[in-house]
Amino acid sequence: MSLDATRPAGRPRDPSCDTKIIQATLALLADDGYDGVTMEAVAARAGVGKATLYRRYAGKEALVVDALATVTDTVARVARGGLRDDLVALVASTVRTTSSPAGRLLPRLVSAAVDNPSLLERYRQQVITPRRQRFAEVLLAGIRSGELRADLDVEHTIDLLVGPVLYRSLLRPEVPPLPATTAVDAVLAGIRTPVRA
Amino acid sequence: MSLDATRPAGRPRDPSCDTKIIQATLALLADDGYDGVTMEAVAARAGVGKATLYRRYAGKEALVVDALATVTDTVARVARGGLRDDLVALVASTVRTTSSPAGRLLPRLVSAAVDNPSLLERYRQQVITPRRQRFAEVLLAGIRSGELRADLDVEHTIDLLVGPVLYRSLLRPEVPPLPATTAVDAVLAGIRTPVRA
DNA sequence: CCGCTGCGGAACGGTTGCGTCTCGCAACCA
DNA sequence: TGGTTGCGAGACGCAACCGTTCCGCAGCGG
Repeated sequence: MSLDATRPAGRPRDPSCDTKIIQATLALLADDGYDGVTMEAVAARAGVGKATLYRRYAGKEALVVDALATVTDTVARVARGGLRDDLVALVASTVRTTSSPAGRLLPRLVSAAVDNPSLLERYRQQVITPRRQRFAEVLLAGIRSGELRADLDVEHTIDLLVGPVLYRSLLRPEVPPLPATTAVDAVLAGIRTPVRA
Repeated sequence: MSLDATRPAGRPRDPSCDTKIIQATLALLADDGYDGVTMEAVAARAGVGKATLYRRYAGKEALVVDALATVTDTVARVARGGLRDDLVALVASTVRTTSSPAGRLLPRLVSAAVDNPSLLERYRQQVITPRRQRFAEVLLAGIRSGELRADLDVEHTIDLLVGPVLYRSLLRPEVPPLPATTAVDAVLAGIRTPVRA
């Protein structure tokens, strides 16, 4: 009879090729940047023929976007140890991510996003947004418990916590990462001399 | 007699070529990134022959480094209006810089710095360090006046003030820049509910 | 005047990446 | 078994860029 709709005729595609291609793409993106992701280099690094690439992707951009969609960032669930401890854990996790494979993509995407916002957008969906969601949960809990100002702007506060860490990672790679406790305590307590000691 | 030591024989170099080359290089770097800076494109954009480029620079890297050395960031001198006002003025100036010609180089340099730290280093000398110096002066004055904690780590605090602003600029270009007053007030006062209202 | 050097323009050979195509073989279905 | 598709490998023509080198002319000193 006719072919199964989900099972076209002929030799099926080798699924291991897909993962090899994706891994090679991400590695090249981290190592050499977006312009370093060439179809030839991807094929060579994946041990795959160029025809196999073009059988799956229309071109470089489609390939990179698809590869980024597979990047996942496993944010260790916070142990609910109190507001400060939770925030320190999240910030420390962010610091750790900067040196992870996913984090090494970040500086490359910062530049690539100027020309092609869809790349950063995809990364945001996969990595940034979930992480910010965790921050938002902790901050909202802090507001509900009364530990944080009721009028706190959560999005701004997340930027205040995460921004300094990533700023150091991207623009001051020569200095050690900002300690998570320093960043959290400064934002919690402020830098002004307390009214009451 | 022999030639003047400062005046070699032959037709002198046209100084206007130097500026045209530098401007074309910076424009290409901002528009197309480091890989977009090709000697052919620079020559075309500057209206100059390639030989003129190679007469002045050994290659692309030397050209870009030299071009970055001419970038200057005119930080408006702070009017000494009190600690908070001074910090707000500096942060606002940083926000403004992100959309200036100098600031548009930043995302490109973030990526280029992974492979070639000397590029970011040069930019740091020209733009980042002078700006941080201004911040340090204001913060130190605040410590001396007693407004800020005596044990404040100035470098960390600068990161706390500048980091969120640049983080937004680089990674969240779709949202408006963080208002300077928000960033400054949060760092000054902290986000925790005040002990005394 | 001559000799030097800078200039724009353009060509050179070599390299690299693109996207397509063609092999010969492998895997799957009927 | 034959038909169909996937596979690695590699060649193709095309284009871009590299760094160098030539040209003919322009400006400057002697």
